[in-house]
Amino acid sequence: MSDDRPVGEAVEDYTKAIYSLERRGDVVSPVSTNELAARLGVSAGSASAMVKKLDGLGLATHEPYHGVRLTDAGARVALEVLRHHRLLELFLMQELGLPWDRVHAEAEVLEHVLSEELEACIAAKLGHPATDPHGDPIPTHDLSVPESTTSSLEECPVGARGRFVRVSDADPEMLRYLAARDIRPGQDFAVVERQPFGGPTFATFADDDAVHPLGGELARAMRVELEPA
Amino acid sequence: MSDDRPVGEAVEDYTKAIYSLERRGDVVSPVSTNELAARLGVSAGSASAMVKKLDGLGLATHEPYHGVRLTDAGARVALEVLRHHRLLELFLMQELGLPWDRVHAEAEVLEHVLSEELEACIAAKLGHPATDPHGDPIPTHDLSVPESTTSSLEECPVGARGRFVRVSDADPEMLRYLAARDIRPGQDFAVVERQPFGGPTFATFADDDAVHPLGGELARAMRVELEPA
DNA sequence: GTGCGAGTTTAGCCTCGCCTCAACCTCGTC
DNA sequence: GACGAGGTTGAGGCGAGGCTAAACTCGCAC
Repeated sequence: MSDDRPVGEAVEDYTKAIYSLERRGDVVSPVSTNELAARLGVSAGSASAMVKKLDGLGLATHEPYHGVRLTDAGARVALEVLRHHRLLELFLMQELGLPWDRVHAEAEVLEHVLSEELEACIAAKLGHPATDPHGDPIPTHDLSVPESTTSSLEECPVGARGRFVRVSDADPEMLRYLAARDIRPGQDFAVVERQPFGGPTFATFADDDAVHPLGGELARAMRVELEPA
Repeated sequence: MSDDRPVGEAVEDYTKAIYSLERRGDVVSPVSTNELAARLGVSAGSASAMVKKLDGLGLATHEPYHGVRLTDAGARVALEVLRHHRLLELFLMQELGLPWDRVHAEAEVLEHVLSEELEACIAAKLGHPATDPHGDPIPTHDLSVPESTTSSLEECPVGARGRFVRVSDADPEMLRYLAARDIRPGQDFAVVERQPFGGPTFATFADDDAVHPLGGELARAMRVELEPA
C-alpha cells in the first residue's frame, strides 16, 4: 500500500469530482461517465479515458457501461485534496484577509501544490479546525470526515428554526450576496415566510430582526441543521 | 505593453537563472548558453531552444553565439518571481514556523503559482519587508531592488569587522550548519583568524565569544558588509 | 592567415498529459 | 428484436519541455 507516486492535477480533479458526485444522493452510488464529463467541462471521451486510467491506478473501479466508484485509495486522494482545499480557504480568509468569495478560486490552484509538511503547519496554525469558512467539514489528518446530515433551507417549513451550517463555495455571487447581508454559517435562523411556486424563502439570521428574501437557488444551496423540534 | 499572457514555469525558471547569471560579476553581462544549461541541469540544445523562445517572447535578446540578456520585460518576469520567492520564504518561516533550511524548497514551487492578489496580502501581512530570512533583498511591488555591494567573508582580512548580511538559500546543508550555531544574517561579525591554502576562516558572531570555523565553501557563500574602516 | 577546438545552433525525434472528434458498441426498454 | 441514449474506443492533435547528434561559428594560437 501507500504507493503515493505523484499524480497529475487532472487525476486529483477527477477524483474530487467523483467523490462529490458519488454522494449526491443520500447513499454512495456509482457515477456515470457523462455526469463526470459535464461536471468537469470535458468531452465524454476524455472522461472515459481518464476513468480507465484511474482504474489502472487503483484509485477507482470502473464497471464499463455502469459507472465508476472510488476505491479506498481513490477516496484518500480525494479527501487529501479536499483537506488541502478547505484548510487553505480558512487560512486565506483568517490569516490573510482574503475576501470570502475569492478564497475558493485561490484554494483551487494551491490545493494541488500544497506539501504535506505545509499542510501540517497550516493546520496547526489554525488550531486543527473542523470546518472551513463555508461551513464545510475539513477532513482530519487521518482523512475521516464527520458527515452531518443537513437539509436545505428550501425544504424547511415556515416557522422552522435551527442553525445555518454551510453553503457551497462554488458560486462567488452567492457568497457575496450573503456576505453583504452578514449572513454566515454558524448563525441561527428562522424561516418566516415562503412564497409558493419556487418563490423566495424569507428568513431571519442570528439576533438580527431583518428578514432576508432568499431566492430558490440560494435557499437550495444553503444547508441547515433543524432544531430538534 | 503588459502582455502578461500566461507563461510556463520553465520560462520563469530560465528567466530567473539568466537574471542571476547576468549579474554574477560586478557588471551585468550576457549569459552563455552553456552556463545556462549547466545551471538548470539541461542539455545545451535545450537551453538554446528555450533562449530562442524567450527572444521570441520579447523577454530576452539573443545574439547568436554571443549570449543572451534579459529585456526589461524579462527582468520584470524574473523580479516578479524573485519577489514571490522571497516573500514566501519569509512568510513560511515567520508565520508558519517552517525551518530555515526548508523554506527554499517550498518557495521554489509556490513562487510559480502565487497570484498577485495573494502576494499583496502576504506582503501586507509581513509589513512589506525589505529582506528575506537569508538576507536577500525582496524586490518591491514596483520591482526595484536595492542592490547593496557586499563582499564574501572569505575575502575579509583577519581582523575585519562588519555585518553578516546574507547567504545563499540554495544549500540546506549550509543553512542547517549556520542555524545550529545561531549564526544569522543581520549579526555583526569579526574575522579572528584564517588558515592558508583555502583553509577555514575563524570568526565570531553577534555578542557571542564563540569562534566558529567556516570552511572555504561556506565562507565564500556568506556575504558581508565591511565596517567602513 | 589558417586551422582547429570549444562552444552554439539546428534538426529530428521523443515523452507526457490531456484533450477532441467520430465511429462504434451495449444496455435496457418497448 | 430493434432502437436510441449513453458509453467506449481509436486515431490524432497540441503544448511544454527534453535529448542526441550533426553541423556550424568564432576567435585564439600558431
